[in-house]
Amino acid sequence: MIRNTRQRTAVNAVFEELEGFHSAQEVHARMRAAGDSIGLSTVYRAVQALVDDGELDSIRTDAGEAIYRRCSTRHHHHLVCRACGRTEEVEGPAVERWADRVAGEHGFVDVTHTLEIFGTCAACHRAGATTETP
Amino acid sequence: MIRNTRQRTAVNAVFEELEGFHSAQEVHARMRAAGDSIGLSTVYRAVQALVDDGELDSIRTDAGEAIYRRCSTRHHHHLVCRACGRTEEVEGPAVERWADRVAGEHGFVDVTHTLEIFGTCAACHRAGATTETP
DNA sequence: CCCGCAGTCGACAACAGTTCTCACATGCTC
DNA sequence: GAGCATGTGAGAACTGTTGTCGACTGCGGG
Repeated sequence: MIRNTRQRTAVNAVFEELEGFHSAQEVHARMRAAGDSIGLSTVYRAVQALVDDGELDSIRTDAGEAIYRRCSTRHHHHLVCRACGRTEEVEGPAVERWADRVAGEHGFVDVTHTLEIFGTCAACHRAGATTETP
Repeated sequence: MIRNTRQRTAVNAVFEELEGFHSAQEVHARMRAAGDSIGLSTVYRAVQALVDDGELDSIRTDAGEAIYRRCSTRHHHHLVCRACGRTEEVEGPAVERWADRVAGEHGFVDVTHTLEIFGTCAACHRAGATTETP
C-alpha cells in the first residue's frame, strides 16, 4: 500500500513551487533550510517514487548528478544549455513516429525512448561562453 | 608540455579499435586483461585529455557513468531490448536534422543530442518477457 | 477511539565512479 | 647522458546514490 506521509507530500510540494531542474540534494538542503526535518534517503525515495508515477522527469547532468523536474504529462523532450543549464521543452511528433517505426522494423514492441538535446543558448553564445570555462 | 607516453598512446589505440561508447573502467579492464599494465587514474587522465583535444566524445549513462567514443565514429543511436539487453544500432538522418533545426529555432548553437530507444525485442516478446522479472 | 501492522522514516554505512595525492619513474631538451 | 618538468600508479578521499535496520506512524478494522 502506498501511504500519504508528511515527507512525501512536502517533497511533492517543493517541486510544485519550483521551476526547472533541481537535484535531490538541493531539494533536501532547501527543505532543511526551511525548517523541514527530513532525511536525505527519504528525499531520494520520494523523488524516485514521483519519477515512477510519471510526475517528475529526471535527467543526468554532465557532472553525473541526477536532476528532477515536474513537467507536463504530455510527452516531450529537453533542450538544455550546456553553459547556463537553462532548459526548454520541445516536442517532435516526427521523432516519436520515427522511433516507433524504427523499433517496429526491428521487431521491437512496447517502445519508449529518451532524447535530450544539448547546445549553447543564444545568450551564452553571445557572452562568449562555450563548453570550457574562460 | 604534453608528453607522449606509452600509456596515453595505448588508451588512444583502444578507442581506435573499438566502436561505440565505452566507459573508462571498461577500457581499463580491457587493457589489463590484454596484459597492458596501466593504472585506473591514468586511464581517466588520458581519456579526459582526449576529450579536451576533441578526439573523444563523452556522455553520461542513466546510471551516472561517463562513457566515451571516438568522434569519427559514425553517428547513430541505440535500440535496446529491456528484457534481454540486446542492442542494435540505428540511424536516423531525419532525427539529426530535426534536433538541429529545433535547437536552432530556440537560438541554440553547437548542438549535440542523445537518443536511446527502449522496447521489447521480438524474441523476448514471444517468450512473454516484459519489463518486470517473472 | 484504540490496536496492530505494513509501509515509511532517518541516521548512518556501504557502494560506485571519479578525482586527488604524492613518491617514484620517465620522456624531452640540451 | 644529465637535469628536470611532467606523467604514472596505488590507494585514499570525495561525491552522489542506494541499502540497512530499528523506530515510527498512517490507516483500516475492531
